[in-house]
Amino acid sequence: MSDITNARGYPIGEMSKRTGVNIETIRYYERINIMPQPDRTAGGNRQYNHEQLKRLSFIKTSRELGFSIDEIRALLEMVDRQDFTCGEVHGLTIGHLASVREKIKGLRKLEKALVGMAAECSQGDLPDCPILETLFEAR
Amino acid sequence: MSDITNARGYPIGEMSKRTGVNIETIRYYERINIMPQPDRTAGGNRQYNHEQLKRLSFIKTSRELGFSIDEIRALLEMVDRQDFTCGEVHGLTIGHLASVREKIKGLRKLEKALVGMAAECSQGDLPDCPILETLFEAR
DNA sequence: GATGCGGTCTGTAGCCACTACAGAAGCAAG
DNA sequence: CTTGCTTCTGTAGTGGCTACAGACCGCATC
Repeated sequence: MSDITNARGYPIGEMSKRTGVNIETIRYYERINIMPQPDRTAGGNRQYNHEQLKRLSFIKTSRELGFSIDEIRALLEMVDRQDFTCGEVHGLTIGHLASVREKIKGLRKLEKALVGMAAECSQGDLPDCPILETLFEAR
Repeated sequence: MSDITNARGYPIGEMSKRTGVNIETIRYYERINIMPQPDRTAGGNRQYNHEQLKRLSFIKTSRELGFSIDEIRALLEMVDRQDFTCGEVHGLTIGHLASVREKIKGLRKLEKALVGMAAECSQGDLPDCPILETLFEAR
């Protein structure tokens, strides 16, 4: 009886508050088919259920871990079809981990270069800057 | 006399080869006003001079160091107006360095989380995966 | 002078993952 | 019934390019 309140489901703003995903982004996820089309009220407003809330949380968590939409799509498809193995999921994760490590490596190089450049700079008032000279160096 | 050959300047393909910047990207840089409109041949093809080659190299190097187009625009404006001080340039560089370090920090966190998740996974053939469980965890 | 071929031209659309509107309509409380 | 917040659809913008299509340039060769 009092279940009815819950059975009505969550409007999109509630979903947004609970997951931290922007309302427009939730609709975007629906458009690109990683979120299903939810029920609608008589007036046409979206009504989500608990499973859909969990799915959105999954997407949010995965995005925060840097998985691309396509990677998430792959994960969700496995889940939806129930035909994944733990090994497959592990593989996807390890692949993503490798790309994260690549990015870190690249940024560390940048960091070094920037530190080197900044260290040579007197920070003075004169319009004569070793940083600009480095940037202008011939390649 | 024999200078005339050089005075003709570089066509866009030559600029691309010398700097490693894609032809379409060079035109894009012109459109967004960080590269000037070069001379044209009678037929309408772009002809760049040596100064413009140096400018494009500057942009390329800066992009490789992760500076945003807007940051590069700021650097180039200082250079163009000749009214920069070394301190200003230093400031811009340090600001950029800070954002690079932020990114590295974020990625390290991701790396840790991914390693943790992957370590708990048996990689087995069973459709029961701790990675997915983690991703599905309530927030 | 015709031909061929590669370089270049403009303009437009696509990429990723959102974000930001405009203008209309739904919905709940007083 | 009004008020005021939420939600609706559809479209366009973000950054920093990249990828075409279809036409034209420019130089070498015959």
